[in-house]
Amino acid sequence: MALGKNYDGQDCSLASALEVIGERWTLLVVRDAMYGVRRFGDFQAHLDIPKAVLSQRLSALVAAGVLERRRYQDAPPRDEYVLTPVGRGLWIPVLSLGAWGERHLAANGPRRLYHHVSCGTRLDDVSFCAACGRGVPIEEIEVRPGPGLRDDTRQDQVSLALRKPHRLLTPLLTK
Amino acid sequence: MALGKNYDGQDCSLASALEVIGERWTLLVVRDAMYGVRRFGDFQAHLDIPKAVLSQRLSALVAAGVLERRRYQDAPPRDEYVLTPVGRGLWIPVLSLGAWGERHLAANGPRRLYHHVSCGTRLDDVSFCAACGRGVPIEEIEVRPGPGLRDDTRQDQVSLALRKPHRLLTPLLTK
DNA sequence: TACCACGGTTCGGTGAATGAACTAACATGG
DNA sequence: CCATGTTAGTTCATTCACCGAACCGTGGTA
Repeated sequence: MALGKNYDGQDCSLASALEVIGERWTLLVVRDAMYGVRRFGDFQAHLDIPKAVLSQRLSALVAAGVLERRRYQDAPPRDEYVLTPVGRGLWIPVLSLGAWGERHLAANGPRRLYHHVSCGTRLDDVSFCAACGRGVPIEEIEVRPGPGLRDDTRQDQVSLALRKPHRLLTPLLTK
Repeated sequence: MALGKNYDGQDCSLASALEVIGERWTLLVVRDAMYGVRRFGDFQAHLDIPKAVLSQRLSALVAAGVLERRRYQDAPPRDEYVLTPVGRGLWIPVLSLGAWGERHLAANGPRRLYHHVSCGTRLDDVSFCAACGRGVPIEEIEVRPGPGLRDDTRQDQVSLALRKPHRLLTPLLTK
């Protein structure tokens, strides 16, 4: 919890949002889900997060309605975590925050570029497609590696898969 | 620090951004600065944050180049904290995250509305003015109380001042 | 039957957040 | 000249969250 329980007084929607996604690791979990990560082990490998913390975060996000836990095989029983429409609504905050980090904190230019799949145009910081003249929802976007992306770190399967052009939300194949 | 020091491996601009603004309270401090809060005591009264934490957060934001510490009187020596251009660049993330919280977590409709000062038009979730056909920077925006704003909580001077229409970034008068 | 993969939970140690008390510099009122 | 108040912190003991390592349970696979 980002602000303790006794929080009613703040009367601020940003604070309410931070109650849900303001904890350490939480927004990175959401971003990974946007990239197509769905399985416990993949989140863990990519984020290098303690399992206990990941477990708590996934449960909290499910409870908040950001993720949905879904059985995808029965023997052995395995669940995957996928973004709900509420969770997909975090696309603009995630994108714009990443763009801010890129602009002010990155050295070698953007690490990832986002393109509108239907026309190929690169999107701006708020997911606007200049060619189509409209904001593009997360379902219509492809990530591509940018000039700032390094390939000498993070050799796990998830990171490798994410270095190829990839449509957002489509499940990652790590096998 | 949101992710520990040994963080180089993440190779992700969102994670870099969270290193700066991902800690508990930090983004709320930035938002208050956008509303025109500048003085230590005003941040503290409005956020109800332990002084030690506020002190640490302000120093960290100054070190990160998000805030600037500026002497505004000499006897007694008093400093104020104001957003730098880098800090003002966080406007869209702050706005869109608040809008997400409003839409998915608020009960009585929006608590605050943002209007373009030059034409009076209400802005959307990414600070776009439909009348002018362009994104509006934080310098040209006025906050107004919305239907979801409650006036029965938070009776401190800062909260009271923020319940009136107010141009963003202009210093708050709590006296 | 032994071993392995996956998805967790449990546990002890460490560091950060918390609230209360204290400090320091200066102003103001009597 | 002294007492009190204001502002902006710091210090400190307690509580809480994060961390990494070890362990557990279910169900394949050799």
